Amino acid sequence: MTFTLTTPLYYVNDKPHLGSAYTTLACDAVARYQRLKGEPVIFITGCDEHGQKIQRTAEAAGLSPQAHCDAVSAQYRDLWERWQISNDRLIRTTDPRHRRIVEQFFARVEASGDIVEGRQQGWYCVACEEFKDDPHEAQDPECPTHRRPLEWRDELNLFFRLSRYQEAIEALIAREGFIQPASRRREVENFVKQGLRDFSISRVNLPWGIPVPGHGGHTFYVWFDALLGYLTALLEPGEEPELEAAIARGWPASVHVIGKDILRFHAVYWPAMLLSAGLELPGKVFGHGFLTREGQKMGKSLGNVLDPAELLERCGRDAVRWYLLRDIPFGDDGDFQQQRFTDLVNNDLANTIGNLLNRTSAMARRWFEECVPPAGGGLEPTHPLAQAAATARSQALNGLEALEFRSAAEAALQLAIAANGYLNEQAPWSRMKQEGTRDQVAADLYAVLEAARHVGLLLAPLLPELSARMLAQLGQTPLDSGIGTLGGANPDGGTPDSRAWLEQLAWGGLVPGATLPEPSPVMARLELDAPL
RNA sequence: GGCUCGGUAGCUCAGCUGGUUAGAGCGUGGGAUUCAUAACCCCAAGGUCGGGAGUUCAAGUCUCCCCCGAGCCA
Repeated sequence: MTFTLTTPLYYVNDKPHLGSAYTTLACDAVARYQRLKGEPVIFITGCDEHGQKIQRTAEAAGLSPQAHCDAVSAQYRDLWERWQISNDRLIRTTDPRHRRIVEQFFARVEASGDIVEGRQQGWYCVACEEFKDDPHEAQDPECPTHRRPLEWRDELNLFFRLSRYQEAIEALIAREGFIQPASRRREVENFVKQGLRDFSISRVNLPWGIPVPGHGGHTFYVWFDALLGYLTALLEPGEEPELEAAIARGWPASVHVIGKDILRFHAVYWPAMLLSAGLELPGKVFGHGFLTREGQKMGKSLGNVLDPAELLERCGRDAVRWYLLRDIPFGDDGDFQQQRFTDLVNNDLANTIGNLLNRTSAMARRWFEECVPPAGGGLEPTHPLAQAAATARSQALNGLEALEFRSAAEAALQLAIAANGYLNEQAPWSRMKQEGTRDQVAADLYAVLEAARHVGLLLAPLLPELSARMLAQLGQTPLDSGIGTLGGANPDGGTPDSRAWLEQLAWGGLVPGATLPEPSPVMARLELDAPL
């Protein structure tokens, strides 16, 4: 079965921020992991491009909404390319095909009797694009989050009859593992327990949106538009926009990865909509935490926004991926600290992992004719490093399976630490000064090189580039965890290389006598001359 | 106002159903070493486990109250 995973469709009101990059990065690691396992993957990301806020932003900039969306979504596309994100799709809700899918989906929901007209009046925040039901502020109320004046609205809208799905949703969120991390489940449970209320799915007088068929003057409101992008995205490029066809490509999604702020919409509203349309439900919804910076919320007013493009430019992909995936428990809030960032990257990647490979390769080349030394006892499955590698493998796989990147990263790192420790214990450089120790030295170096190979393999989903450099340095063929062809899916999933990943994670894969390329540091230390 | 999740060494965090001297990494200090990217390896210092009360033979771990932070719903 196809492993479909999604990032949210990012709202193109403004240029991409670090939070979006964080989500996308995490999904990228999952997608690569699944491909390496040999699963067919559809990794979906995209842009949500409708709504009043976008219309107004565009107007303020003197652009047409479409021109504005084109410009901002191009920034997203560009950013993901530069981060080497392996997304198979980048769906835009302004894609003409999306409109057709929305119409078909809506027809199904309407046929289920789940669309009703209702009147909605109250104070409305354009920035939130939401009604604020705050009764005790009658005079010139402000939006509490945006501190902007609210507008009085009194409209006839279409509503989705969410209330009919009370029991189904209760059953769904009670399902073990549907909402992750589990710590956020209670919040949703309480929300549902209060009784689900119908929610409005359309707006009037909002030209920048998809018109609701048969209801002149109405356009779809965000959730009945953006969420459906996950379905549209399943279509092959150029394929006719038929809902059935899209579904057949890879629905249901295995996991929606989102920020914790939109958990409710993905865990409650979206499943109910799917049920109404007669579609299957996603396997899980993972709401990750937010990033702060040096203990403070990132925001324009504080002027402390970390631009993902600049971060990448100055620090490189491996460094940023490592820090975000290795140090921040996925699901919890995290704090970006520059000192810690450079400390971790330099310690873990340059000193521990990079230097391990460098020192070992140098010794092997010097004393064994630039080749992988004869394995001898280094091949034994009981070898301490063979056992450490087996432990690391299972911890890394478990971690990746559960989206616990921290644990997966830690596993690889621990193996490198074990290998460094082993080298120091055995001290082959001392042995080489004695007689009759050559076989022992060969076996020790073989085992350490083999451990380094495992580190490289385990790092493949997390740090594809460092992984490739490590494997190349060991004379191995690098893995391909990315997409086969740009924008297109592999008909049968993984590549020949990737199919072998799990098999390669067996002790003894390194061939004695194979030539070792001249070593050069696989990971440079990060020296930031100025604050980020 | 109701609810959820946190508050454990300078920093980031582990501590499962309560049970020996509360752990890891980073940072700091010291030692050892020279194969290596001044890297690696070893050792040490440092914590009244947010505060208070209670349950218990025994609480970081359970109960109640309070304080602080993040968030959800009103």
